[in-house]
Amino acid sequence: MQSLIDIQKRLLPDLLQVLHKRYSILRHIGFMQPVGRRSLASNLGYTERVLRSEVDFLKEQNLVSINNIGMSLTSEGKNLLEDLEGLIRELIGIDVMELELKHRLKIRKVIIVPGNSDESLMVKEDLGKACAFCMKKYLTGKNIIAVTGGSTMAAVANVLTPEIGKKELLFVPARGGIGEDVQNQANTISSIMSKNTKSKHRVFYVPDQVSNEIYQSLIKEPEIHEVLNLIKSASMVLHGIGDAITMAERRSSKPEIMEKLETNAAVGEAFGYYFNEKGEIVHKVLTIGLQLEDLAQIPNVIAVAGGASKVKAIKAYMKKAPASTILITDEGAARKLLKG
Amino acid sequence: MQSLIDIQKRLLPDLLQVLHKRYSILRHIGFMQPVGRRSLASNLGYTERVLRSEVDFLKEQNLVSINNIGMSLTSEGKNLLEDLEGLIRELIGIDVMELELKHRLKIRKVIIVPGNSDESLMVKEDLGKACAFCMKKYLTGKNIIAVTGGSTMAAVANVLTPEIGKKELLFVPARGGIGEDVQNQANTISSIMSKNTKSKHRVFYVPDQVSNEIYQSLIKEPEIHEVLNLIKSASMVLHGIGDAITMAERRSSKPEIMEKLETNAAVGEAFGYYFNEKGEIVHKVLTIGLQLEDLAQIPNVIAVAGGASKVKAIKAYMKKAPASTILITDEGAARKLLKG
DNA sequence: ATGAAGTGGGACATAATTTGTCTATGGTGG
DNA sequence: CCACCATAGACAAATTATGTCCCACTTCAT
Repeated sequence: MQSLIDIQKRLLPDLLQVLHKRYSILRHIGFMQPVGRRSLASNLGYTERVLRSEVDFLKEQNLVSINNIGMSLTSEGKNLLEDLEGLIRELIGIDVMELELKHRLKIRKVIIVPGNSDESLMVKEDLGKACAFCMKKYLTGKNIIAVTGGSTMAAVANVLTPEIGKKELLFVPARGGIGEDVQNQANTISSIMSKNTKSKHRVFYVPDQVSNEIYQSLIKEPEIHEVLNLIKSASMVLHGIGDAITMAERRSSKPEIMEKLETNAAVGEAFGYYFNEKGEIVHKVLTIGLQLEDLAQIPNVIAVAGGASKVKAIKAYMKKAPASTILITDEGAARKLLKG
Repeated sequence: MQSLIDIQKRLLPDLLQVLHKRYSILRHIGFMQPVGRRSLASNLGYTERVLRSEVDFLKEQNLVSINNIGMSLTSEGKNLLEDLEGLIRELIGIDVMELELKHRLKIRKVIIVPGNSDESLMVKEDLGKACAFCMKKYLTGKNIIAVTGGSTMAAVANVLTPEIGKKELLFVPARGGIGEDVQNQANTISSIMSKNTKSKHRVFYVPDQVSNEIYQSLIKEPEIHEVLNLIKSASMVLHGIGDAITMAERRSSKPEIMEKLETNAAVGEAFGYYFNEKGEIVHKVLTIGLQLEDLAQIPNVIAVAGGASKVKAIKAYMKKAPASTILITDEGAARKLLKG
């Protein structure tokens, strides 16, 4: 298979580019259909005319149909697209990258999705789908799933289906309210997840930063105590990884904290922990819930983070990540990770 | 693997055309090297400039080398060319055509060689090679091989190698001298074949058309009698198929015969038998040797004929051909055969 | 030796294609 | 009904491909 491509590449060096171009057009049409030429063009970053030539070609091939409401895939196009998915993965060499990254990061598994989620929303959705697929694979019997917040986790939540919920699931937020806007909060996300999988969830709302005193009294609240126990006994953790500064800003952290992060050169964030490039913890949001050291006890830890912009963060966090971690990322991030 | 090619056919038909073009250029260079741009261009039917662009590209890719004596394949180019053969076969869908033709013509096997021997001498040589390969496959132990004349059979003779002659072979002309110029006569060809395979052959020269009287006396000649017996006990027959009119002219047949062929709409010729489109025998050159009805007794009958121009002839003859026939033809003929 | 015939490479006007951009026209949904 | 988004058409500008010569050189047969 690879040899076949290699042979062709000698005689048609731009083969892969063209294939990829047409594939991505098909994919976008499939995703956005019915869609107009202009919006598709701007979405793909092609000029209108170029896209038009390609679309004309695809129409010629009976892969897309065009009517006055926009372009859609024909059923042929749909089938072809499905066949293409696997092919493109192989062509890009994703399998190879996955293995290589797994070894370099010294974690359990790496799953890479084609594309770059910085550039396309679709890819973020694909990250979510990959995560859902992965969850399904590792969930057995009863499960408690602890989740964190963030836009990536929100994307995961959106693509979960009742099929995954066939097993008995209970979603809980991994940690007390870690800032952020409501829709990306862990509480919200775990509730969406439970809704989409038709399973249960628990809310866990505690003030962002607590003094030791309050902490002690909170912990004695039976409700909170119970949820805390659930969290610590989770069989799966889903979490995102963020860029340190971006996260701090999103949480509207105080100036002194921002300064601390800057002087300590924090680059990555996960669970409210901030890391520098060496993977050292330079700051930690004080809150109740899952602590970094608890992770080692949890059988399945799935980290989802994509986009070339998150590379530094991913790299930093991965130095401390437990070996049981499964990283789900995208091609854009993976390539950059492998370069460094 | 098949899926890859199918997908490419759908998504990159234009590129595959280019692939094919470049392949044929490589192939021709390999065949004619060292060769100049002009002669290659006229050979391939491209204009000089077009060929030049392609050659520049191939040079860029380090597949051909250019010096003042002409263009040649580099060793890389040579390797690639070999790898390409199989790919191109699949791309053109030759395997499919072979099966389809086999069923339609109701014969034992069809082997198709890429290209059109009307247009390129190379393809005729390839026909020969395919025939040689096929012979090797079906020859076992001692063999008597009866061969006919014609330029196609001459091409076969030229590419036979001693390797095939490892088995014990004896070449004999299938029929008495059936006209034609000396170098394409059955006698000449069987002698070349024996030379190239380092094996034996028998000559068999008898006047073209004999009266019954002479026939009877000839048959009593021990020499001729012996050869006749050899022919009838042959384990393999190699023969060409020709266009009726062309063959008649080449044999400088008498006007009354030409007329007979025309009024009876003869289109094909094999072994000195002329057929109309329905496969009916409309004329027969009277000569000693293998008769059409003897063919059924011979285990391996290999018919070699290529070129779109021979399609009618092939189609006509195949209506009468024994079921044990193996047809070796080229893409040009095969496509046209499948159309009708 | 010499000339014919072959070679690659340079040059250039012209044809063909690709590309960017704008307009016309017509459904669709609020 | 109107604003909006859709496709298709059109067309000039830019780019690329193509056809055609010519030149200098080598080779090879005469």
